[in-house]
Amino acid sequence: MTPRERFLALPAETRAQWLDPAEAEFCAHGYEAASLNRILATGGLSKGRSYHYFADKGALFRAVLERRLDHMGRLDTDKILKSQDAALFWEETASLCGGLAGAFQRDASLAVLIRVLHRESAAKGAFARPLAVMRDQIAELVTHGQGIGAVRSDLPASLLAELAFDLLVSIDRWFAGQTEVTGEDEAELSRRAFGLFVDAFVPPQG
Amino acid sequence: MTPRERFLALPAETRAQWLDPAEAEFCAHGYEAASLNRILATGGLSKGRSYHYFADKGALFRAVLERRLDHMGRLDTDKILKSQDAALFWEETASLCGGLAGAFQRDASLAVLIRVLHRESAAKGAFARPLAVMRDQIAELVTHGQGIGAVRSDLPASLLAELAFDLLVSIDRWFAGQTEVTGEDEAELSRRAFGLFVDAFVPPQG
DNA sequence: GTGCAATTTGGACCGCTGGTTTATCTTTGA
DNA sequence: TCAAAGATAAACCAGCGGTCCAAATTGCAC
Repeated sequence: MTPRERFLALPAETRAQWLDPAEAEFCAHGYEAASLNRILATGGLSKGRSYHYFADKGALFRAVLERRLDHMGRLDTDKILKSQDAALFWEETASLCGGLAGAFQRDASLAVLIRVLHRESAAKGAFARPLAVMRDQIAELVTHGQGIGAVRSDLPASLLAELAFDLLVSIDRWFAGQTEVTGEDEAELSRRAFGLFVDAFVPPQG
Repeated sequence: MTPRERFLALPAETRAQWLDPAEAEFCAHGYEAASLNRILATGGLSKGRSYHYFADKGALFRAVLERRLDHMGRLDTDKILKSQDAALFWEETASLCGGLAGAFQRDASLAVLIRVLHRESAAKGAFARPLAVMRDQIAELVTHGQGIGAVRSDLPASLLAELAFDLLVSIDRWFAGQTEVTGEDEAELSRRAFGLFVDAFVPPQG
């Protein structure tokens, strides 16, 4: 039995004894600056038990993130991949982005953890595989968009995918950093920000 | 005499005894993962001397970065700020970006250090003031661009400045990660990538 | 040249980190 | 009943950035 399996076999309540203080610590300090010893002290847990359940700090971070992601539904890229014209493609893309933004607003901890994940390369290492999957998904969307003329084809899909992801993260980060935006303003602003996003990726001069 | 002044008073040759191994370490491992002890061991330097010249690890990183930046000429934003029509604005902006790209190609260590700086939040902390200055400069450029109609005005300048910076960094990172681009291809690709950058920031539907 | 004062230097030391190991306690099953 | 297996607690490790102080060196007044 691997440490991971041992942990997943525990009742949810017991798992929460680990994940709750860990999540609080990771949200408060990020990944690197989070102290494993502090998590253990907070939760009244011992180090031996910790390494019985988690191979290392990264495994604990992964467990925290996975619990949050389970709350969020899977990303539904099917509709986008089935779209056959540019208008529909961007409409469905807007819908997906809106869904993501909604999930972030509903679950502040998830948003913080995702931002930690994007900011810290060490955290990325701990979550490398799921991130690679998402990267591939985005590249798939971009390639499909290029195929139906919704996305510019003068640049390689890998570059566009990278830029799309980073641009969305940047937009998210800016909104997260704004303290005094009212609800209406924010909705209108994010609509326009998505417009900028689209402008960057539609075929030029069209 | 502050530690920093003491260090700057040293002959350049002596300073290099500190900055060379430090730069090698920071380039190889980034900021956080760089080991001060390893730098000292490599350079045959003592810890007491180190804290005599540098208040902390961040000060050493700053010194390394500043030496590199001195090799690079100051960013010349004047021409952009003097431009009075959109075409000239973007022409001058392209020229400035091209100059930056050239500096990065000429000085690989500078490029790596700048990427470390952007990637690691702790490194940003060590270089907070110069970064804030640059942020302000970009915001100034964006605001001027909005004033002459070269940049979209449907989004706040602070958001546009943030996005512009992150987008340029993303583009740089993608090119840095490509191993097998030939010279011509790269020039053409980066020209088109700058086109994407422009498309995102020019006024929409124009 | 001499002796004192100030600066410079080396390295032992500190609290802390994530991670390992070991020895004890608990449970289980024949 | 008793041994094998599993779970737990805590001592321990090397390395980290950073502090401190005593010794060595330097510079300067006489």
